[in-house]
Amino acid sequence: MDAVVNVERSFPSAPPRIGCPHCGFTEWATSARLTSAESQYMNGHVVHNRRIRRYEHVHRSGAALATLDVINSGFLKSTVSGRDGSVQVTRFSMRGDLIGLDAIGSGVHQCDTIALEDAHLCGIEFTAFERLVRDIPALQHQFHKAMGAEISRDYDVMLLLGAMRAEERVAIFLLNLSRRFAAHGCSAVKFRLPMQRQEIGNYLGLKLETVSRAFSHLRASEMVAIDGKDIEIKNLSRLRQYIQR
Amino acid sequence: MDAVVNVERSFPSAPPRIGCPHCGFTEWATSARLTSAESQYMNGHVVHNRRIRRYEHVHRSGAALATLDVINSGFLKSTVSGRDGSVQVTRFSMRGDLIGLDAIGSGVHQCDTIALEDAHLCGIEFTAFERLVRDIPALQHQFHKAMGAEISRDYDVMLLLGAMRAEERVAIFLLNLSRRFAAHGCSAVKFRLPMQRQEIGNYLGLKLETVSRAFSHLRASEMVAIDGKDIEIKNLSRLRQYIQR
DNA sequence: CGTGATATTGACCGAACTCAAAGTTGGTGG
DNA sequence: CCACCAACTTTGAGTTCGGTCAATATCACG
Repeated sequence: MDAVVNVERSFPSAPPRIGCPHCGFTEWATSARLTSAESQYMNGHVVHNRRIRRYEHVHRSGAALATLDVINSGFLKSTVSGRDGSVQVTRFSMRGDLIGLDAIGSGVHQCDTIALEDAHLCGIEFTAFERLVRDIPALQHQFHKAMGAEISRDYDVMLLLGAMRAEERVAIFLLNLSRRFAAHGCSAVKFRLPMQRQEIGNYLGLKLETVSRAFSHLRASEMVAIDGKDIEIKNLSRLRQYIQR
Repeated sequence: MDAVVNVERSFPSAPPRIGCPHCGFTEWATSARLTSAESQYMNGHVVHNRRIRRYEHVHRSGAALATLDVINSGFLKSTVSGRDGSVQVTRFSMRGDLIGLDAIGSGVHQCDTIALEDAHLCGIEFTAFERLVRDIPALQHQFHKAMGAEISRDYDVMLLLGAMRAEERVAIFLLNLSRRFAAHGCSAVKFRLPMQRQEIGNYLGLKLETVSRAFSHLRASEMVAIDGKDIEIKNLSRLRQYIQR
C-alpha cells in the first residue's frame, strides 16, 4: 500500500497528464473509478503508444510474457496453430482490448498476435502490473473482470464453433462486430471489415468460400449489403432474429 | 495487509489444520508456496467439503457469483446453451479444478455446472477471496495463473472445435483425460469415463453417434480398448502420433 | 494501369449428421 | 439376487452441409 501513499504525497492533486492523448489504460482507469492519485501512480508505469505496423507481430507464440497492453488504435488478430499447420483465430482485438492474457497461465505466449492495420498500444510490464493490482483494489477488480470477461467470451465462441451452423456463425460474427463498433461510438450498421474472408473463416471454423457464400446469402436475404469489406446492416432486428432459431 | 499481520500474531507457527482432510484449497496453497500463517489465514475463510450429489447443480446460468470453489472429489461438467436448445460443454472439471471463473466477468454465472457423480467442494466467498488475493501476493499470482490457464485451455479447445476432424478431436480428448488422471496419480492408460457419449459429443462439437464411431475406429486400429466407459490406451505413442498429422 | 492477392461463384465430393434398428448396461423393485 | 426396463451405445443406410477444386471477377497497391 505504501506506493499509493507515496504517490499521494508527491501528487496531492492530479497534475495534467502528459504524452499519450488516447491512452487505453487511462480509459481503463476511468471505468475502474480509480482516484486521480491511483491513476497517476498507474500512469507512471505505462509505456505509452508503442507503434505496431500492419502485419507486424505484437508477440509470438512461445515468447515470454513481457507486458500487458491495451490497444489505443488499430485492429489485431490472435492465432493458435496446430502442428499440421491448421490455424485458429482466437480473437480479433480493437481499441480498449487487453493484449497478453494468453501468456498469464504459463508465462509464455500461446498465441501469435498480429496487426491487421497500423496500431498503437500502451503497455505495462506484467510484474509491475501485478504490483499495481495489489496496491489498487479497484484496479484488481477491473483486471479480474477483464480476465473473467475473456473467459465468458471464450465460452460463447465454443458454443458458436461447436453447435452453430455456418450462416449463423457469420451472422453472429457481424452482430458482435456491430456491437463492439457501437460501443466505441462508431456506427452499429455501417462499417468496414478489417480482416479478410480467410481470417474470418479461421475464426469461425469455416473455409473462406463458405464465409463468402454466407455473405452472399445474407445479401440475397436483404439483411446486409456487402461490398467487399464494406458492410451495411440493412435489417438489424431480422439479423438478430435469424440467429435465434 | 493487516489481516496477515494479525494472523501472524495469532498463529506465530502453523497449528494443525482441522476439518477437511482433502481440501483442494490447501493443495492450492501448497503449490503457491504460502507461508503457514498465510495458509492458515486463507483456511479460515474456506467453507469445507460441501457435498454435491450426482446430477445436482453446483450453480446455474444466471445465478449471481457467490463462491469460488475447488473440487476435492468427483467430476463436474459445465455447459452453455443457445436459445434454440443447443448445448455446448465448456469444461469437464475434476479434483483440484477451480469452479466459478465463468461468473467473474459479469458477476453472474454464464454456465450451468452439474455433478456427473457425487462430489465434494471447498469454497470461499468471492469478495473474501479478492481480499485474500490482495493480502497474499503468492495467492494472487496463483489465482492469475489459474485464470490464465483457463484462457489458454479455451484457446486449445477453439483450435480443436474450429480446425480438427472428428477422430482427432476424440483422440485429443482421450489424451487430455489421460494426462489429467496421471497428474493425480491415477493410471494414464486405464480409466473410466465419468461422462456419456452424448456429453463427450457436446464437448467436442460432435453428435454422439460420431463419437461412438470414432471410438470404434480407434479400437479397430488397436490404439485403445474400449468397453463402454472403461478405457485402456493400448498404444499411447501411436495415439499421440495420430493427432500430430 | 498492370498485376498479384483477394473474393465470388459453380460443380462435385466427402465427412459428419440424421434416422432407424438392434444390442448393451445399470439401476430398481420384486 | 435376479429380472426387468429405461437409458445408453453401437451399427447401418441414406442425406446434407460444408469442403474441395477450379474458373472467373474484383480489388488494392505499386
